[in-house]
Amino acid sequence: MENFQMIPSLLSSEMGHTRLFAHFSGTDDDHHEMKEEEPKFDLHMGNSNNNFGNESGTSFGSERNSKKRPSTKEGKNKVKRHKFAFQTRSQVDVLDDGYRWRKYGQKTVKNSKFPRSYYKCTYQGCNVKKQIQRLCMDEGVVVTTYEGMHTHSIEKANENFDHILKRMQNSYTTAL
DNA sequence: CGTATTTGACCAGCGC
DNA sequence: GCGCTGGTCAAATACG
Repeated sequence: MENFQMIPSLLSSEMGHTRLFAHFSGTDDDHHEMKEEEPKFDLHMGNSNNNFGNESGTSFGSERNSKKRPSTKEGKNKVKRHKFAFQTRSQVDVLDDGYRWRKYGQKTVKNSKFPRSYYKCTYQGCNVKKQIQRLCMDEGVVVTTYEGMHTHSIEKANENFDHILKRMQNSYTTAL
């Protein structure tokens, strides 16, 4: 688990169907370990015209840096990454945000009956990662966690996500 | 045939 | 220090 700290300021950012609930900002030194429960707001406005499935409640979640694997040999730089998580009510696990993702792993997590999937952006030089997991208590909700910023632009724009992504970028820049 | 996914192994961090 | 848990790698496989 990580520490989730939600920033209320983002709670009001809503775009037509999707909403950001909270944004986690963490620094890498991780001093804040206030991890409560993740913001599980569900507001599903029950639309059905989203690109993703049909729902749309999204909530924002966390950000934190993770000390990466020093690899086997160069272990010195603890990369502080920004994580941005949000929950979405959707039937589909992988939301099409306009980027191309390559799945590189899947793990079962202890608290969830559903596995978590790990994706990486396939654009060369772009190390953005994201992980997707479904809430065990509410299998209609998927939690998507983005890590890092894209170094390129979106290939195929997604109306809904474009807004979310912008929000994320703003948070990143303001956080830095 | 090239690229994406699957899946177990591997590794690092943390708690006990 | 050991074992559990989560994150990544990589080989094999699936898919177009």
